Amino acid sequence: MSKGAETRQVILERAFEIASVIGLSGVTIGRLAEETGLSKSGLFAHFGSKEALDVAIVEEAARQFVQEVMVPALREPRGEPRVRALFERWTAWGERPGGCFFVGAGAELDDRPGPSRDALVRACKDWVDELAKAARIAAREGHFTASLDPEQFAFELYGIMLSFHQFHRFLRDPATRVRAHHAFDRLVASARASAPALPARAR
Amino acid sequence: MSKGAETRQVILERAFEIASVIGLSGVTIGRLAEETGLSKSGLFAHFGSKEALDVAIVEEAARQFVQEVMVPALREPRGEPRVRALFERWTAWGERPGGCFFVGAGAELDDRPGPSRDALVRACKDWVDELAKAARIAAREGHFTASLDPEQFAFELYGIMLSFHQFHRFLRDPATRVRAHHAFDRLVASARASAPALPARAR
DNA sequence: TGACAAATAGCACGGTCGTACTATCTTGAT
DNA sequence: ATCAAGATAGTACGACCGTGCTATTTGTCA
Repeated sequence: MSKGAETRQVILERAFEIASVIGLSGVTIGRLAEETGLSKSGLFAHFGSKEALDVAIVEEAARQFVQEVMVPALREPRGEPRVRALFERWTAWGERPGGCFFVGAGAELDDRPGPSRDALVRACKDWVDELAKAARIAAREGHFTASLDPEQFAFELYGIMLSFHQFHRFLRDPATRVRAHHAFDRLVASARASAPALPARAR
Repeated sequence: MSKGAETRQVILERAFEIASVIGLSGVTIGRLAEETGLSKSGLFAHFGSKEALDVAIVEEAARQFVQEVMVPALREPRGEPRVRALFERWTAWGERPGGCFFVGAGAELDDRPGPSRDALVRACKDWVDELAKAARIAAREGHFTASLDPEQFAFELYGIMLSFHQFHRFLRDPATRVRAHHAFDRLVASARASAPALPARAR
């Protein structure tokens, strides 16, 4: 790796840490330069614009997420174990300092169109697809019911993860971990059941 | 209402709108002054500091939330209908321009201690408590199983709401509304069941 | 090792931020 | 109608933002 690419990587790792804690807009050129020991202009030259820096941070986040969550989980056996591993890895990722980068950045960018939002949406969609795919495989393997709606499963699993994040990082509820695991077990149990367990809607 | 309190209210309503869309830190004194037709200093005098303005915005958000979500839902009959009304009102609230203020602000402030974070946490906890209380009442009324854990119910319901927000506002998934309602129906159905439907954990 | 390219620093600019301080206008009670 | 109190405007300040331009240092390869 050339010298330039090397420092660029160092910059991005630090930028990702900061962005996880105080958000993407909290990553300022001046501050980042100070923390990496570079000059403002020296650092700036690596990216050319703040927008490009933001995109690079999102890509760095996606890279780390794949490496620390997806890859290890996909090494687990197909089916329910893999689904469980995805969940476990995700909650561990969400307990890093600053919490899950994507949760924070998602809230920050949801109304700000642009390349960084696009990159972030792409990463999140990939993640949702991965969850749905794992559920689909679990159904095919016979761990989950064949009538399972994998996208619906992913939607609800995502909700548990977001709730985990909210209660853990924001409300600082000490019961959060137990609650999240309980919710996950309930979700998996209902996915196992052969009947979809959806009686006629009340009212 | 005196003149001062009147303009203060006008300011806060506009500030709340902006904060819902671009976040609390997106509400700048200059911009807010421009949009309300006041001078920077004239506006500033109403609050004394940015921090105090932030707190006031959070309180305004809580006020509107109570008025538009809580109060109407609490007029519904006790039990499941009220739980359902809380959910319906909340999703409607989350479809306002900018989405749910509390979701955005929560992600923004989760690592920034201070009075605004405190105010926000208080409002969110009140909301969670309200959800749990409604579930507890539904159990007492016989709509839900007596063995229901109301706090767990609130945790999972909150997750559905957060997932709704994420898929709707950020990922712009057109199936979101259906997914959220489906998830809600499943949650309510399992709360109705007499058995807790929680088999021994796999693995 | 010398030369060319890449990487980094220095400096300046216009803009916006939050916040003082002071002056002017409005309101409301007497 | 008066006059203090309250509400609003004017202006200025230092800090930091992103970004351009020009040196200077450092790395790389013939």
